[in-house]
Amino acid sequence: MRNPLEDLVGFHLVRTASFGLRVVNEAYGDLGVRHPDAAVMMVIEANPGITQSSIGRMLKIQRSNMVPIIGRLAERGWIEREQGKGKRIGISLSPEGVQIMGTLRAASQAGEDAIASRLGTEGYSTLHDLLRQIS
Amino acid sequence: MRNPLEDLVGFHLVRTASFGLRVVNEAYGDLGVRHPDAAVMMVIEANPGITQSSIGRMLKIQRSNMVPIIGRLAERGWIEREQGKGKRIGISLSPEGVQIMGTLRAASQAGEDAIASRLGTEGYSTLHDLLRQIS
DNA sequence: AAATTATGCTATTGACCATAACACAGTGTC
DNA sequence: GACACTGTGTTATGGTCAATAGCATAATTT
Repeated sequence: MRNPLEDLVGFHLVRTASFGLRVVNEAYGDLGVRHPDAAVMMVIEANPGITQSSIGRMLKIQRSNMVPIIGRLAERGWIEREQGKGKRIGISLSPEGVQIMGTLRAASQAGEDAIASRLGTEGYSTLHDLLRQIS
Repeated sequence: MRNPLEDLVGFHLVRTASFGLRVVNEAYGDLGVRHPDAAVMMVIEANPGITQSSIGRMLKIQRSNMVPIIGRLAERGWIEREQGKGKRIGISLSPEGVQIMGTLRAASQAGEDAIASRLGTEGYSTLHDLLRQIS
């Protein structure tokens, strides 16, 4: 029973990625958040007043795919939208949004820890460097 | 415009994974193959007579999700199914299947090369080691 | 003024993953 | 032999996410 894909970096790449995502998504518990939502929240937190399209560019999410994400976040009352010039709508965290960031950050940290615990601090850091070179 | 996810290994992980997949899927050209199909083909090649469930276990694909994959491959005439004991069905490559493996391997190699070219031989190899430690 | 670009949005499609349930065959164990 | 248990193939269904095409509007550039 040989697995010929063991030799391929690409194989392990999707494997580890989905492993990390599973850990993160589980860490959200019954909050009903998915990882794209959390990523968007983090970007908004770091760039208050950012526009929906800019978030998409940063995260490589299509404009059209941003719509339901932002819609969900607004529905939950985690973000606030303020009309800017023209069609621009500046997005920021609402007070509830600020509050939820603790949970979100903890979840993403759980994913990081799951990886780091299997690699050690040094391995984790080299992995980070290598992956950054690719993306 | 700061991207707070730059610091997260998990972020780069899904990024690089989807980058690699894109390269691979493009390399299939108009063959109409998807990467799970190619992965299944490689496993069958390395383990003739293997069962559909075993492939799923090896690749972490649910039994139920194996059905359409195997169905597609059979429809293309790339695999052959031979009735075994009970409900067991042994799967092997057909002559056409053997022939197509060249293209499939080339595609997966293209993905590997895309990564390796950004990392160098040494970086590629350390990345391989690190990822194997996780999965 | 006209063309171009940016933004937000709708709608649709397709890939992939996940769960539940069913039917059937074998392998035990009592 | 009757029984539970496990493995296999299958159907059905829903959810998440990515990708494409197209539309309307507004700002910017020429």
